[in-house]
Amino acid sequence: MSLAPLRTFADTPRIAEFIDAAARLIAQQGYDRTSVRDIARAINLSSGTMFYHFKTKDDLLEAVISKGINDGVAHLTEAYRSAKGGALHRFLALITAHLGLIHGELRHVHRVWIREWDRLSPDARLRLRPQAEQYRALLDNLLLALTADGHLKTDPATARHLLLPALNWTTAWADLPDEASRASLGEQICAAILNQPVAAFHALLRAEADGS
Amino acid sequence: MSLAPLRTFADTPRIAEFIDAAARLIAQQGYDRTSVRDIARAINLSSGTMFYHFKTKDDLLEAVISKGINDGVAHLTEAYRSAKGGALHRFLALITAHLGLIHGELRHVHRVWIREWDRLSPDARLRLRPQAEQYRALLDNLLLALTADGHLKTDPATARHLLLPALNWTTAWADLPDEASRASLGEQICAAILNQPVAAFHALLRAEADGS
DNA sequence: GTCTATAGGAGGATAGAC
DNA sequence: GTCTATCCTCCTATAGAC
Repeated sequence: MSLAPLRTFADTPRIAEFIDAAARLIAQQGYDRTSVRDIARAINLSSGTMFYHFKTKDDLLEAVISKGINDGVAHLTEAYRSAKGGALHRFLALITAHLGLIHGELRHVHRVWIREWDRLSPDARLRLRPQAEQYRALLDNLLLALTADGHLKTDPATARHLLLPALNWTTAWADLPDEASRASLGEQICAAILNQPVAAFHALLRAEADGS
Repeated sequence: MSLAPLRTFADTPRIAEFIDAAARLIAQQGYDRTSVRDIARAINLSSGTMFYHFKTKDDLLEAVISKGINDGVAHLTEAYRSAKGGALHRFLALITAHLGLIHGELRHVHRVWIREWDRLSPDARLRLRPQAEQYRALLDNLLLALTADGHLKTDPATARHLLLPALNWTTAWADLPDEASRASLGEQICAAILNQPVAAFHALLRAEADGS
């Protein structure tokens, strides 16, 4: 059975501009406080123009969140795919990539996804949920591998329920402008999930590298 | 140096009614989508009446969040104070109480606090922040005790950064209508923070009880 | 495709009667 | 204290010119 092709939404450069401007403003102010006029003005267009490209303001929100999900899954899949080494190394790479997603260039679309998800219509949520689930599956694979290697002793599903909200909430207390600061916090978080001091986590990484 | 007395906001029964109705509606729909007319109608009053009791709609939001913080801190302080046994038992009691806060009768005010905090004016945030910090201090004490007892091996601050968002996010995926279901998830989460299977966490609890 | 102009409605807040 | 009536602003969305 083949899947229907995903709607990409960014069919034209103009549409991509609207999605981008909307993501920035909605991430900052919230959906309800961001008017169509605000968004159009940000790219030097007038509000009527938006309704030529999108049927409603809600459709624009769906397009922003769809981009947030697709770009996010692509970012993490790429990090997962290209990570070298064993489960522990891939775990650290994925967590660091997730921090990069939240604090890097994709941060606006990601934030809109997280903050405004439940403002979507039920229909829109149904359309987007399968894409969002890929995100979870990636992490679950890795947590199972950590269990198999004896590093994760607790229930993987509960570990995921600790991890994802904690990562997404880092925007509230951590400023991570560069790759180095993300890698550093990534190590702290990986160590915390394994209930180890950071130094011990480093030792585990070395041991994994030597053993493989 | 003595602190100024805290504004309680619920100075009259009518004000308490407004706070209660606002909490329910805002928790459900969000602040921006909840009109003053909605809130007043919920307690069979007209919208003008709200502006007799509160200067602005924003003041009402501040009152709701202030109640969320005060009731929440009181709830957790009481749970902490009355918990029996060692650090592990008090940890479980506090986590379970937190789940009770989020899923029980105080859930509406708590949810408004978490979801609408950054819609407060900077002034209001400054006023309320000291109260919110008490919340954190309570948990930090406990995590330090767990470190002293050798159960928590990772940095306590990072453990808190895992724990609090995860607890608050449980509303998105867990339905915990009664005390038993909260106690059960509480054990899972405590075990996950210590990176132990639930059965091993039970064994640690028994060992602590026997040793004291 | 983009603009201007505007319809049509909802929102926060105020005034004054009771 | 509460109500009704209303002001004024802002919003989404549409119509029609260019």
